[in-house]
Amino acid sequence: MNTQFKKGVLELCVLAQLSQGDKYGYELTESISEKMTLATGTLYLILKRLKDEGYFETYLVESAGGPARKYYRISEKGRAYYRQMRKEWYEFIAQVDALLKEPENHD
Amino acid sequence: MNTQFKKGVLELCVLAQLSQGDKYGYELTESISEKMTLATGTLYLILKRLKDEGYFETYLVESAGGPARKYYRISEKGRAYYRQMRKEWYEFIAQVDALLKEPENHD
DNA sequence: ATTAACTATTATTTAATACAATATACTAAG
DNA sequence: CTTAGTATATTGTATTAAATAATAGTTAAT
Repeated sequence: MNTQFKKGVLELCVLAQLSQGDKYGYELTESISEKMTLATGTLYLILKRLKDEGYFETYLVESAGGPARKYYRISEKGRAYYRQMRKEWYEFIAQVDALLKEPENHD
Repeated sequence: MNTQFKKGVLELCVLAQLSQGDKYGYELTESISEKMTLATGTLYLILKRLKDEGYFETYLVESAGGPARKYYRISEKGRAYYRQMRKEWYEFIAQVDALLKEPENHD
């Protein structure tokens, strides 16, 4: 799949997933991987960045079959950022649509 | 606007515009700028790259009020690439939608 | 012991856009 | 004539996010 399309959008997807409830990094990688190809280490940098900016808090929970899971919980600031970013996303794809669907653009 | 969202998509927009008829670089910048913010020099590198890959041919036409305009004409290869890329784009945004709209994701 | 599955982290590379400067041609204003 | 402004193309550098790939720790199974 087109790697470039994901720029900025993975961040949006992470925010969306965490707005639905706390998740740990590996779990996020798995759930987003169901919808698009995703390299294993990719999400951790996004998570770190968003946490550093105050959009998430984290806590550790012991795991039965591996190292402790680091859960991410979205903050109010994170929710506001998510709403804003989601709005921008939908506006953006509408504009792209307008460019792709201009007249004479048969097929 | 979110710069990252444009990654890969500007290329798609250029292909879409040229699939509707020949245009010169400045003209493309103007028409795409109507839908999204776009720095002045940005498109030229995209145009050069796509031309180098055989998706466009170019020709010069004298201009009344400035340097000669370099027109870009899409090739058959370019049209095929455009169809493929447009397909990937719509599949991609559908997958993103699926992630944003999963249950419990109220607002 | 070894392997495999689960989980986290991080250094390096790659690719596309933003930014900003340069250059050219022409027109209009002073 | 000179200067400013608009139209047009080109290119070097900076920024940023994802891919790649390597490292490492924990537990269970062979």
